Amino acid sequence: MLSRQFLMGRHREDLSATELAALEDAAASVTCYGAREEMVHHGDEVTHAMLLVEGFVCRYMDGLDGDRQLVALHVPGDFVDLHGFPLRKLDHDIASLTEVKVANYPHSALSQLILDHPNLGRMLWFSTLLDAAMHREWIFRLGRLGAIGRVAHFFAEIGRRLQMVDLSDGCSFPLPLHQSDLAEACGITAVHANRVLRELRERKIVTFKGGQVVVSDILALHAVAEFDDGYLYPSGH
Amino acid sequence: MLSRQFLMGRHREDLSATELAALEDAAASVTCYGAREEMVHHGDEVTHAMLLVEGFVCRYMDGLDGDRQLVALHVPGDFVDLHGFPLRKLDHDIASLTEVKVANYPHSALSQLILDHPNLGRMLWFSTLLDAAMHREWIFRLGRLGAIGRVAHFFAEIGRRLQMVDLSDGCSFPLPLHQSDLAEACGITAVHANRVLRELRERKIVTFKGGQVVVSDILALHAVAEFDDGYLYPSGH
DNA sequence: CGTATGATTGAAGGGTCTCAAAATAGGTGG
DNA sequence: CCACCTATTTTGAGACCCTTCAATCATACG
Repeated sequence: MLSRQFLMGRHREDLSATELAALEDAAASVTCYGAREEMVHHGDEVTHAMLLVEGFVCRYMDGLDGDRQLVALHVPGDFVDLHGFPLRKLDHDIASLTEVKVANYPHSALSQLILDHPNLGRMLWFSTLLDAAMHREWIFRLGRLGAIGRVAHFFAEIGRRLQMVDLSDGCSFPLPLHQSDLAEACGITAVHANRVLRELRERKIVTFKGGQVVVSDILALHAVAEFDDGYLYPSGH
Repeated sequence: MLSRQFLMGRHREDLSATELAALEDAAASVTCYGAREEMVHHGDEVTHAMLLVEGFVCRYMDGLDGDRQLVALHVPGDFVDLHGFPLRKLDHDIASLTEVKVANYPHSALSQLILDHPNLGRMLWFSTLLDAAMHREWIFRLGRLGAIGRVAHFFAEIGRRLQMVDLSDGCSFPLPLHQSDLAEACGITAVHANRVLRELRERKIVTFKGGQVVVSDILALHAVAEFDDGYLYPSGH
């Protein structure tokens, strides 16, 4: 059941048993990557979509002086490059953060899937727009929040998303990033990320150590982050 | 020919005459809005998609203390809320900047359109992912660039997009924004936006006055902005 | 046990914000 | 056409947040 977690975050209830089976059948193979491996380079022609089954993956863009900006972080259950199906080429790079297992859905199989099950097609479209909604929230995070708010918001989002696929109990979850990765996601320097983490720790809101996030005061976290999970379209629409 | 400009930026060559006609027929009506009117409120159920025919529209999110962050700016030829078709509800607000004319595509008509013309469905999907690609570039802009780079990048993007729909000759184009709007798009204060504009003017790169942008040195503009138009997927893929 | 990598801390500088005021532009009524 | 009013742009000064550069500390690994 490769698509189990994918469906958990995406209104499984709207699909029929036939559609579920068809989606499952469309996966052609499973591939594994090591940690910190480039999986797709920008400009490459994409021929299949990867559903993340295990591990963490990020998408990023490079600046002129070699600085990176993360534009997305993917958790199990996410399609990592489904947008490459209509787009054909990607405008950014994709890399693994940890060891990773992905299920491959050839674009040809997706085309057929959508022809046979328009409802599924709409759901895949929905899935890519969920990514876009997160993009918008990241824009808000970078544009309106200070460093503390940005880090808090990042933690809040990932925590909530992991909770939707049963990888977080709401107060503690894995997040296999270095402080420098966190910095690249939040548009700050690694040094400052460290100081922000100290403050969040001292204010007894959240700790981040050894790739593990422990939230001690989720209300304070959400307040600092101005976080509301509506944009993740949790079940119940 | 309501969808003329829409098609200019989106690989019209991939569509047949039948498909073009079907798209044109799906528009049920045309609506006009005044300047600075809220068009969609976040959380509202969306029942039709609006194709922008004339004028400028922005999408934005509100922070706690009443500060706004623009997450998208739309020019003629853009679908403003096509993502509302799969999403059903929006996570953000939409407002007009100028007087605006939009063509309405009921979601029911779009559903039928996609069933009858899968190719068109793919193209509409593509269109929403183009917005997502712009979102990513905005994330990069806010995360990696300083104030000058952000403003320059914003000008560069809008200029290029207007050029794709014949509303810019490459060096001069309309941009009916206040400096405070520009600030809200770039994640800076209006005061600082003003200082940035002065510097861009003094460095003889670009001027912005009375809702009109005049680019005097496009190479310098693109250099300051670290701008590359690849993410807009200009024709030729 | 030595080495590499990531985390942590300090000090100084710069970019952006805030608050406040002045100048300019645009629109309206006399 | 001028006078007035409002909205927007422009400028200044000081404070604050974050960056930069550098050094130290901790940790994992061969």
